[in-house]
Amino acid sequence: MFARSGYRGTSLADVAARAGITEPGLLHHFGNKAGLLLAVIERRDLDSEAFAMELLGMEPSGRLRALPEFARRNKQRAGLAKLFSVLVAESLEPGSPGHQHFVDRYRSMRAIVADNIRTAQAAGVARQDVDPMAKATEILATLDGLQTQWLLDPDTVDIVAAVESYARTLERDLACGLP
Amino acid sequence: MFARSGYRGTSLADVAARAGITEPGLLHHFGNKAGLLLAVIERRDLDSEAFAMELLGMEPSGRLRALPEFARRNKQRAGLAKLFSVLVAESLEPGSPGHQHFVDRYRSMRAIVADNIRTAQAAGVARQDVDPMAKATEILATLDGLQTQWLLDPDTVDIVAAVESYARTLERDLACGLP
DNA sequence: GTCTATACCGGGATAGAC
DNA sequence: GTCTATCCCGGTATAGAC
Repeated sequence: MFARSGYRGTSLADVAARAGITEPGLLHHFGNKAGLLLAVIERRDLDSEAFAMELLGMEPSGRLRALPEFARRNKQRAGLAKLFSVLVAESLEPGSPGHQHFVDRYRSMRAIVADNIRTAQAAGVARQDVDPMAKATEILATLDGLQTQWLLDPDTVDIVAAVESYARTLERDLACGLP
Repeated sequence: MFARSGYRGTSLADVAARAGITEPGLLHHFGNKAGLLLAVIERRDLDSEAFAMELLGMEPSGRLRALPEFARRNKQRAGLAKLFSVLVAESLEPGSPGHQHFVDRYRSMRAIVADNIRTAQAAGVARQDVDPMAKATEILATLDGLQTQWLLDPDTVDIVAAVESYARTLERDLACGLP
């Protein structure tokens, strides 16, 4: 419900009704509305961390090929994907309930992706002249942006095809151009 | 104010106070709150259309180099940039006040960028084996995503440097690899 | 075109019984 | 742990005077 209507657009009464309890019953568990939001964010993060772990367990060479699989999975969970996009936008303003959380999260995601790139460079399978942090920022940006366009207009944007296409772009972009 | 707090998070009273009039005075001009939103969106679009016109007036070869200039301009108008990000996220759900507007807008932006790529291909200055529409989707996605990361954490993400870096990526990506 | 006054609803949250 | 009842605020919008 946060994904569909945003944090502000969702009322405790709606959530309580859908959960089959009353409003005070809901507040008994989460204290207040912000507490509910944080609980929802934590649950979503569990999901994405599970994927990160899975990814780090793979061989570095296979990680790029895992991107479309990531997209396919997200497509099945459009609600969670939308939740993330909506909450990030609602958290852009400093001081909003989830702001610091998403700031930290992006810093950490950039660091993880940058590390992956450094590893690939050290192994000699990625060009030396790319700045790992800049490329990490760019990769996350593209994946986020593709997701937004897909969520906005799913009939026009095929998210799996788009991510597959971008994975090929990345392969050309990062690969050592040995003649 | 819509940029900072979103559509739902902004009250007519706040806007009226800031405008130096009363709430009914405000409604007299825009009918209702949704009318105010549409007026704001139209104003923002005027700005971005002015840029699009400027861009189309340039030689195709210079358009890629104009990207950082676009970023520099957006940096000076962080409010407008944030407005766009926030409103798009608030419009992801079909049926929301601005949904159709942003669906149409993205379709049109993708078409314009794809046309640019086709022109470059016809002129022989871009690789033939890139799908113009897929690449257009990817380019818009990256620019949007970079903007989001910058808005969320402006001290960590340098939007101008990031877009400059991406423009170089694009140049390598699109350029004909003549040996 | 702007105001005052007001209607009316829905929001989050609390008190206290069971 | 869940309920009923209630509080109080802030929201959009309208009526009607000036």
